[in-house]
Amino acid sequence: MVRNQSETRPAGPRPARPKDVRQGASIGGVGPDEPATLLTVARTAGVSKTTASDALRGSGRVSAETKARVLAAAAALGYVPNGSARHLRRASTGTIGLHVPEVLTRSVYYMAFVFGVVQGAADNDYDVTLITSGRRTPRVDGLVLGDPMADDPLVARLMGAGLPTVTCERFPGAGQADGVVLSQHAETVGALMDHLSASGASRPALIVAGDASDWAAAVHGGFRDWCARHDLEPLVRTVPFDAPADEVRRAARELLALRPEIDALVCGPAGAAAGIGPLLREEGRVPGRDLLLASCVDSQAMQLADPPITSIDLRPREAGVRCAELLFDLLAGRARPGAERVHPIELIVRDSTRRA
Amino acid sequence: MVRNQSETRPAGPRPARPKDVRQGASIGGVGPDEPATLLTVARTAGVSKTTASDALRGSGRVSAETKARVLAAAAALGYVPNGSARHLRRASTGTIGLHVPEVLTRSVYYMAFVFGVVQGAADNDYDVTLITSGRRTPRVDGLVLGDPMADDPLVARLMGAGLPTVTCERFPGAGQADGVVLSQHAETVGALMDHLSASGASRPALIVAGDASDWAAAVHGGFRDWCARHDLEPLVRTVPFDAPADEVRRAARELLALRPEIDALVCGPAGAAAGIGPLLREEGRVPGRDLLLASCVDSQAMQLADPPITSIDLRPREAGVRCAELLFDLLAGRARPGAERVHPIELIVRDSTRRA
DNA sequence: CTGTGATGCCGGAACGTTCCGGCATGCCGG
DNA sequence: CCGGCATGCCGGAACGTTCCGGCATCACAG
Repeated sequence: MVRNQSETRPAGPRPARPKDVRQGASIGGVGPDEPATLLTVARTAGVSKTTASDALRGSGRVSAETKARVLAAAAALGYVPNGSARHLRRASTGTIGLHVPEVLTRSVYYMAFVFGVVQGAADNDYDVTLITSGRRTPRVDGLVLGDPMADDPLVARLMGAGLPTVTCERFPGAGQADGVVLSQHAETVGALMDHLSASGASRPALIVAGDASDWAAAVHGGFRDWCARHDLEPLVRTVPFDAPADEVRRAARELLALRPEIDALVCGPAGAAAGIGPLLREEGRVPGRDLLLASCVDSQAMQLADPPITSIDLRPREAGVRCAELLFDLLAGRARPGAERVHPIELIVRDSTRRA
Repeated sequence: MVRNQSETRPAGPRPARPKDVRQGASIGGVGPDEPATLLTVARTAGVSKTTASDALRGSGRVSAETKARVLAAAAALGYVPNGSARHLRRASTGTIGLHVPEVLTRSVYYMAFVFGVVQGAADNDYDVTLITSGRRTPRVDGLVLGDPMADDPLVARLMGAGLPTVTCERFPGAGQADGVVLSQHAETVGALMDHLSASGASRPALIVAGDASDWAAAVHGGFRDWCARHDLEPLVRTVPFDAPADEVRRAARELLALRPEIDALVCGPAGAAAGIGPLLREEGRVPGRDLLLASCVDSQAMQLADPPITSIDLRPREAGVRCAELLFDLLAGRARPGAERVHPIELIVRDSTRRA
C-alpha cells in the first residue's frame, strides 16, 4: 500500500516552492537577540566561512593577521559555536554517559563522584547524561562507569557497546575497559593495619561487602594479606554491598560478641564505622580506647563523629574528575586503550585510633 | 587585503568536485557498526523520511498501519535519533546549565542536589553541563540555579541571560526566575521550635549564616518569628555562609559560654550540629539531656551522630529532580513564567531532642 | 623560462533531522 | 458534474559547522 508519487503525478513543471523564510537566521545573527553564527563572524571579519572556522580552531592555513581579525570579530559578537552543528558534522555528541551502581545512588561517595565527573566534563566542554537501566541508552561519545559491579547486566552491556569506556576501579567481570582509574586500596588497608598495630591493636577484624566490586575485593584482599604477614587468622564478616546501616551495625555487634578479643574494627561499608561508636557506648565501652575504630571510606560523618574516625579518604570527587579526564584523553588520542591511572587515596588518622 | 577569488579566477567551467565519499553514511546505516539513521528506518519501512519522522514522533498525519510498520523497523534497527541533527534543526541544545554556589561545592547538600538535577535531566533526555565562573557560558536550553546568592556576579549574569531559568529557593536579588522551587523553611523552623519547647526547652538559640541566600534568611526569619510569638528575645549568632566547621564550633562555644541559660541550640550551617556534641562532652555535659541539639540541614552525619541529631531533611536530591522537572515543564510550555512549586521538607526528630 | 612547493585563501557538499507546503485520492454535498 | 474538505503521503530546503580539494600567488631552483 505504498504509493509512489512519481508515478501518479502528472508530467509538467513543479510549481516553485516558496523559500522557507526564517528571520535572517540563514544569514546568521542579524537580529539583536539571535546568537551570532560562524557566517556572521566571517562576514564581519571579511573572510570566508572556512577561513573563519580555521582561524577560530587553529586549523587550516590562516595568516596571523587574518586570524587576529577573525578572533576580534568573534569576541565582539560574543560568538559561541553551535555545538549541535559541530557534532552533527563530526559524527560526535559532546556528551559522555555516566553510570554508577543503582543500588547505591544515595551514597555520599557516589554523589561526590558524579559531581566530579560533571565538573571534569564541564572543564572539557562536555555534557553529562546519567545512564540507568530504565532508560534507552542514548548516543554518547564515551562512558564512565563508577565501580562497575560484576553482576550488573547494564554494566555488561555498556562494556560491550564498543564505546571508549573508563571505569573507576577494575571491572571484576570479563574484559577491561579502555581506561581504568584505580587506587591502591589493598596497600592502603595494609598501611591502616600497620597503624592500628602501632597503636597497640593485636586482634583486628574487618566488616566488608562481598567481592562484587573491585574495591571491596581489594579491601578484603589487603586485610587478608596483612593478617597472613602477621600470622593472624583473618577475622572477616561479609555483608551485602547495599546493606543498610542497621544490618552492618548488627553484624558488628554479633562479631564483637562472638570474638571479645577483637581490639580493632575496620569497617568497609561507607558510613558504617560512625554507627559503631554509640553501640560501644551502650556497652559501657569507649570508642578509640577500648576498641580502635576505622573506616575504609571517609566522609563528613567520619570527620564529625565522636571521636573523629580514622578513615581512608577516597577523594571521590577528584576520582570523578580523573575518570572524566582519562576518557577525554582517550577520545582525543592522548591516551591509548589499556591506559591505567592511579588515583591517590590517603589514610587520615583521627582520634578513633590514637590510643595514648 | 581580502582577495575575492571570483575576480581572479579564469573564466571557464569549474572541474567537477569529487564526491565526499564516506562509507555509505549519506545513505545511513548500511554498515554493520554504523548507527541507523532516519533514512535507514524510512527505507526499511518503505516510506519517505518525512513519514518515518512523523510516525516516530507522532506528528503529521500517518495511518496506524504505516506507523506500526515504521516503529517496527526502528525497533529492529535499534534506531536512536541523532540528537545533534535534531537540535540543529530545532535551534535547541538538549542541554541544561547548572550552577551552584562555588564556595560550597564540597557540601554534601549541593552534591546531592547536583545528582538530583543530573538524574531529573536524564529522565527527560536532557544533558547537563555545570556553569562556573571560570568558563565561557555554553549554549544551553535553560538554567537551574541552586540557592542563588545575592552577591554572586555569575548568578546575576545568568539571571539576565534571557534563558528559561529555575532557582531552588528565591533569588534574593532583583527579579525572580521563571520558575522557583521552594520549601517552607520558616514554617518548619517554627515546627522545630515547637518541638523543642514541647521537649522542655525554654531558652533556645540559633547559629545561622547571613541573609545572602533565601534559605538562610528564611531560617533566620522563622526563628525570630517564633521567638516573637513566645515573647522571647531571639538569641542569634551569625556566621559567614561558607564558614568552616571549626569557626561554627567556636561561635557555638562562645555563645554557650556567654549565655549559659541556653538550653537548646539550633544550627543552620550544614554539618555544624554534629560538631557540638563532642564540644559539650568536653565540658562534661550530655547532648540531648543538658542541651537539646538540632540541625537545619540533615545529612548522614546527623543520622550517625551520637546521639542522632534532630534535623530538617531538605531532601536535596529530590529538590534537584524537582528543579529540573520544572525547567522542562517551562521549556515544553507546560508551565508559565512565574511558576512556583513547593518542595516538601520534613522535620526528623531524633534522640538529640528527645528529653525524657 | 618552466616546474615545484609553500602559503593562504576559497566554495561546495556533507552530516541527520525537522518543517513546510504541495499533491493525490476519496468522500460528500449542492 | 464540480468544489471543498479530510486523509495520508511526499520532496525540498533549512539548520551551522567541518572537511575536502581547488585555485591564485609568490619564491626559488634548474
